[in-house]
Amino acid sequence: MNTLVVLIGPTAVGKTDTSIAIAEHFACPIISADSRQMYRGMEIGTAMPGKEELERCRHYFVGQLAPGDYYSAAKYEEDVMALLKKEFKDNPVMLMSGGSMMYIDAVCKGIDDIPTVDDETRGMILAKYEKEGLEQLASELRLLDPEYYNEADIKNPKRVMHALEICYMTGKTYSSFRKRKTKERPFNIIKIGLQRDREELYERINRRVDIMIEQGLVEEVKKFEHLKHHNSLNTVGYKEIFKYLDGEWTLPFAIEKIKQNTRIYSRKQVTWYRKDEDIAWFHPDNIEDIIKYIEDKI
RNA sequence: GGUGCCAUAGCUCAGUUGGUAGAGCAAAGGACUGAAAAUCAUUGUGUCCCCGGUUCGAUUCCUGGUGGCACCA
Repeated sequence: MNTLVVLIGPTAVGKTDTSIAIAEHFACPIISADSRQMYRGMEIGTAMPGKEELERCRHYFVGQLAPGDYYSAAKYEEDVMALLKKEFKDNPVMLMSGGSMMYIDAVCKGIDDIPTVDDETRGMILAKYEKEGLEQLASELRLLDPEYYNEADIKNPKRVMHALEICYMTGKTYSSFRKRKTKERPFNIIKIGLQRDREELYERINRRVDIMIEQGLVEEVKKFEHLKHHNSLNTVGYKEIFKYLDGEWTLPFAIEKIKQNTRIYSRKQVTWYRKDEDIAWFHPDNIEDIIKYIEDKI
């Protein structure tokens, strides 16, 4: 049976280097699972694999979207599943690597078949939220979909808005689509987690941010200033520099905030991973152990 | 040197008409099904600067000290 190796770990742990070592060993391409490296031009701020790395291994889902393009975990699931079907014919082992937890779960476990919200509905609900406020939307959700209302994170505008979007657009309840059933995949999945001591990871994060600045992060962010309202630019490393460019923050302060927000992000990733018992954990330095582990499991 | 103001959580500060304290941020844990590097929610954290006085009781009032800031010399 074909095998999908999934390489995960918090930001800055060393996934890129490890993924290339694994991909070269198995002579397979890399499927990036990073919701921000998908966007063109965000090389420095997202620590996108460099030119040399991209030449060493074929990468999918890196730098292919424009900042305003719509994308989602569900789309990612669809795209990756189609890609795997094709690639498995030549490569019995494939590698997926990245830090976007929900994208990875969408591929490994599947995501429910919920209709994609059209722009009109989306705009309508957003306007409603801005005009009437969250509480109003929440009480409307209680009427339209009491089942979801009872378990939903009612204080989270994104959750409430999305549920309402589905109710409005389909005329059915959001919960009627939300089955949360794990899909069976026609391939084996081996999950490898990379970890380091927190202190070590934080040092790497701080250092990496300093390097980004040296490489010209500020210049890179300037190119996107007119697009900063797009979600793709609501990203650690960009949102802080925007505040500097606006004159709201000094550059040193913005740099500190990037480091801090990156540390927070790494912790959120770790929180997500903790509940996934399928992950085998390694230190990135132990690449031989990782490859041996994979080969034993294939 | 003089005068005034200030000293409380890791940081910025609020507060207690005297009964040993609380916000924001940070931190740590958590949630997560079509925007996820997003978004949301939970929880602590104290010699209340030091010595003494008044008081049943002082972080709070008073004397003195130390440090900081401002103004005047």
